[in-house]
Amino acid sequence: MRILVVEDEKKMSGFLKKGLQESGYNTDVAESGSAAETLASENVYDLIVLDVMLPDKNGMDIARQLRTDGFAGPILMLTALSSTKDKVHGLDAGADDYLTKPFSFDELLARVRALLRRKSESGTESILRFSDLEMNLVNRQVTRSKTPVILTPKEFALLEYFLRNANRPISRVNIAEHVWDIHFDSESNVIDVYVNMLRKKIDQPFGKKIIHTVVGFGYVLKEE
Amino acid sequence: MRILVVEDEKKMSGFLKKGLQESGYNTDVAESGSAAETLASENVYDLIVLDVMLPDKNGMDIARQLRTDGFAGPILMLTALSSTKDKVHGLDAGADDYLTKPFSFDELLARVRALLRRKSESGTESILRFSDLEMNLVNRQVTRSKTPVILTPKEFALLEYFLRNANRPISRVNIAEHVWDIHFDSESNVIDVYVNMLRKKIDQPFGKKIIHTVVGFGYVLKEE
DNA sequence: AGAAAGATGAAAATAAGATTAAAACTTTTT
DNA sequence: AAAAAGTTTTAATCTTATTTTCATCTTTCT
Repeated sequence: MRILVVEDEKKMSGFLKKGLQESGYNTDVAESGSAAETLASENVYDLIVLDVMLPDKNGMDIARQLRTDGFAGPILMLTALSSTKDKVHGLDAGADDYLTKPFSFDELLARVRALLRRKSESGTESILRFSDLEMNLVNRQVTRSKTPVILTPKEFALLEYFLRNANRPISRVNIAEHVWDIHFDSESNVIDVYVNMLRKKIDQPFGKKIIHTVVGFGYVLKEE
Repeated sequence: MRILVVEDEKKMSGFLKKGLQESGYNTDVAESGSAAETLASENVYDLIVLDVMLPDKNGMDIARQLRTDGFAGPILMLTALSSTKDKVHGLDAGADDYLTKPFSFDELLARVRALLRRKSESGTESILRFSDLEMNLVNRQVTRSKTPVILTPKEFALLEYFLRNANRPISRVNIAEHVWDIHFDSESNVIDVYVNMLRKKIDQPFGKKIIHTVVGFGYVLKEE
């Protein structure tokens, strides 16, 4: 999952970036409206967090611009005071939700999750499940048949991608793009190495394999 | 049993009044510090629930005033964020226990019961426990396997947050928000430093580690 | 059987966290 | 009001964990 944060205050953007990354979102920051437009044209974002107060343009205009540029995903707007006018205008301009400053990070995360969920309509809440495997996105806990499994950040991100695409074969290129964020041929076998590590942690100790190889293509998460 | 709720926000006071009455407590509401003093001089309350954020006076002063006016019963203070300063000052000012907003009504009720019980039998207090670690919120004493541990206010607040989230990994951003009350990126490693100090005080001397690192995320309080 | 694709183990590179000491604040004491 | 003591924060350095690369072994497919 890739998120663009449009925010000029360094402290705030850094905070959001750090927090969103802790929660497993690949996060970019744009410090101005124009920078946001450039980034959005170069990358595919799943969600945009947009501050209405920006130096060059105002947030409403940016939201509108992003929409006409073809960004169809959810926009979460950060408004300064809880001015109803702002909210209404923001929603008119194409925002999907808004949050009033100051807010707690938990609040923001809840909104982000809700918006992403609404779009994809897939994952329940903050817990992904497959067979006897559970992944709690909020506190990063993973269990297989109730037994906790300790994963590193990359392993976690990879498994999350598997879970979001359960029963659907996923290609190496796809994994490279979504989990590693590399958009070119890398000549590397990191993915294979990581799949191997995941298998050691979530398959081998439990007997039942759920990560299967699709030769010539990639992998699938499925039963048997 | 008669309870006085001192709270200016109508929604909150209404909620508390309704809930406490459902639990069998005769409840009055004062919307300001002065109203509280008047009511307290006219009636005998068994307990006072006091919000620190009030329009006319601050909660600490009211608590002090109530005490000098002769109110000897328990005072349960509601603090906005878990600012340690507030807690300490509140307890100094004569409060018997505090609760951090937002809280669940059950939590409040539990505290109310505990405070009223304590008065009658002078027994139970609010204590957080994990493994052989005990934290007494009221007199701010911490022990590990019966051995007292001296903590500074920040250390105490951090450990309290750990205890309230035992067995659940907590992220750095979460700790920053709930313990330091900072909602922006600080580029600082205070949290790491404090975790280190806590470890030196509550883990190292006792051999058994309970504060564990979750790389790329934060920390967990758990056994092993 | 031979070639291509994938699995595995271990070393090298990099990133994240732990630790220390000193500076900057706060609070308490004189 | 100044000094002292204690607490919190910063910053530099050391340690450990994670990520990536690379060489080798195993499986799959023709």
